[in-house]
Amino acid sequence: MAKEITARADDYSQWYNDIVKKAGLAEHSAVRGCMVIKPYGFAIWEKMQAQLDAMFKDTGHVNAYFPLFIPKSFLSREADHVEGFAKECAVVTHYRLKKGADGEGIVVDPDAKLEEELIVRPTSETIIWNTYRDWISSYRDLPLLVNQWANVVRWEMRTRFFLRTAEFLWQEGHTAHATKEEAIAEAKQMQEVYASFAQDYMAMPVVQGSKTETERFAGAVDTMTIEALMQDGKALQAGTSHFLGQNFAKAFDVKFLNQDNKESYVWATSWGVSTRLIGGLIMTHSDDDGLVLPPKLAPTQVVIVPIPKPNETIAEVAEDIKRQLGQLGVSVKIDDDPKKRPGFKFAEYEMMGIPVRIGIGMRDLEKSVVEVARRDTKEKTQIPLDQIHQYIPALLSEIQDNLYARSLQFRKDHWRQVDDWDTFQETLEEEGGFISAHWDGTSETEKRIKELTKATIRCIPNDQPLENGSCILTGAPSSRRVLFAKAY
RNA sequence: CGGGGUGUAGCGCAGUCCGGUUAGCGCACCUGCUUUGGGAGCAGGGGGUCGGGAGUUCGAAUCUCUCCACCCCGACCA
Repeated sequence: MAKEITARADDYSQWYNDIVKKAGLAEHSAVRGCMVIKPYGFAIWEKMQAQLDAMFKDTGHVNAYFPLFIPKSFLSREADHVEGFAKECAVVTHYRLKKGADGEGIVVDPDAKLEEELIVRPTSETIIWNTYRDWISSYRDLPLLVNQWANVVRWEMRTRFFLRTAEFLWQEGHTAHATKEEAIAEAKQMQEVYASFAQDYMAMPVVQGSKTETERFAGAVDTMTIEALMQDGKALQAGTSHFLGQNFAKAFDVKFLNQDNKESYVWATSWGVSTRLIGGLIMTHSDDDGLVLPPKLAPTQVVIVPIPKPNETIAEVAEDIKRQLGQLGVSVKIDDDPKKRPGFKFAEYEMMGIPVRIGIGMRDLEKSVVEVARRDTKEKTQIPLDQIHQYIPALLSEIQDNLYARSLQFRKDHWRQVDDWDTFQETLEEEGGFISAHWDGTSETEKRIKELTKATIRCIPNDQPLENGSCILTGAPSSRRVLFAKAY
C-alpha cells in the first residue's frame, strides 16, 4: 500500500517517526537538528496556542516580545543558570559576510567581529530581568505578568521530532511579584493551568509535582512539573513552572519600594510549554493506523467523503451537513476530489487522525442515513440525516472523553507501588511505567539509581501523602514516596 | 560527542562485495479511457549532480580519501 507505518510493537521509535512524516506533521530540514513543521503539524500547534493563550489571558497575563539575542555577559550573571545552559548555546560572533578571496563563494568577514558575542536565547530569563529592572521601581508596578511566544535554541546532540530539536517553539511566562508567597502561588497556578490544558484539551493525564534538586531548572528554587506517561512506558515532562525566588532579581538588581518605603528584591516565576506537547499528543493517543487527535485540538474535526464520486444529490447533502455543523462550531472538510477513491481517503484521514468521518453514498441516502466512523475506536454507525446535528457534537465530546479515559486507564495499568529493589529493577526493565517508591532524599542515591536503571525521579507528586518507609536502594529512612520512570 | 548503520527519481528500494552498454523496479506524478461502499485497472508518458568534493583508472553508483546529512544505541538535555 502507499503508506504503511511500522507497528508500535515492532519498533516504537520508527512508529513515531512514521506518524510524524506520514501524517504530514513535520520533516527534517537541511539544518542539523532542526525540523520543518508542516502546515498540518503547525495547525495543531495553533490550536494549542489559541487555547493556552486564552488561559493565560484569563489569569491576568499579557503578551510581549523580547530579543532573540542575549549578550554573553547576561547569561553568566546567575551562576547556576549559566552552568545549566552553557553546553548547548549557539553563539553569534560576526555580523557580516563578504566574497571569498578567490572571488567565489562567501566567507565571514573577519573585520566584522562583534565586540561582545551574542547568545541565541536558550530561554529568556536574563534579557527579561535586565529589562524588568527598568520597569519596576514600586510595589505599584507589581505584579508584572508577562508571557512571550517565541522560538529558542538549545544545541542538542541528539534530536527527535518535536520531543527534542535544536530550535523549538514555545511560550515562556515571566512574572515579578512583591512577595514570596505570591510568586509561589503564581507558579502553582500556572502548573494548574498546564495540567488543565493537558487533561481537558490534549486528553492526556498528567501528574503534578515538584522536581528534585538534580532535575530542577538551572536558577530555580523550585521547579514544578506536569509529567505524562507515553505508550511505551516512558515519561514525558510536558510543562514546567518555576519559582525563581530572588535569584534573578539579585543577579539583575531588580528592587522595588514597598508601602513603607523600604527597598527589597522582587520575587520571580517563569513557566513554559513547547512544541514538545505535540510529541506527547502523538505518543499518548495514536495507534498503528496513524495519528489520533482529540477533537478539541484537531484542525479538522469531521471529514465528509462522498461515495462514489460526487453527484448533485450527495454534494447537496454534504454541504447541508457542513453548514449545520459549522453553525455549531464544528470544523468540517468535504473531500470531493474525484481523482481519489473512497478507500484511499478513508486510510488517509485515519492517518491524519481526524476524529470523525462521514461517508455519504446513494445507498445511504435512499434510507436517509449517513455512515459515521469514529477514529478512536474505528466503529461505524448509520445515523439518520435529521439527527446528525445532534449526534456529531455529542460524538466529538464522547471521543474526547474516551481518549482521556483510555489514557488514564493505561497510566493506572502502568503505575506500580514498589518496595524492594529487585522488583524495582524488573518493573523498569520489563514494563516501564511510573514507579512509586521511597527515596532517601539524597542526590547521590538519585544518581546511583539512574546509573543502575536509567530511571530518574520524575517528580515528588503534589498529592503524595507522607508515609514512613525506607529508601528503595539504600534502605535509609524516607518520609514520602516519589515517582520514578525512564524518561524522554 | 563515542559506537553501529544508511544515503541511488517526490517516497520506498535493487544494483556496490568482484569497476565496463543507454542506472533499474514498486508507489506517487502527467495524458486518455474504464472505474468508484476500505488504499482501482489498462495503455501511453515525464522525471536522476547515484549525498557533496577530491583522487585512482582508458572507464566509477561501484575502489580510496574527505566532508555533510539522517537513523539506531549510549552520554547530555525541555
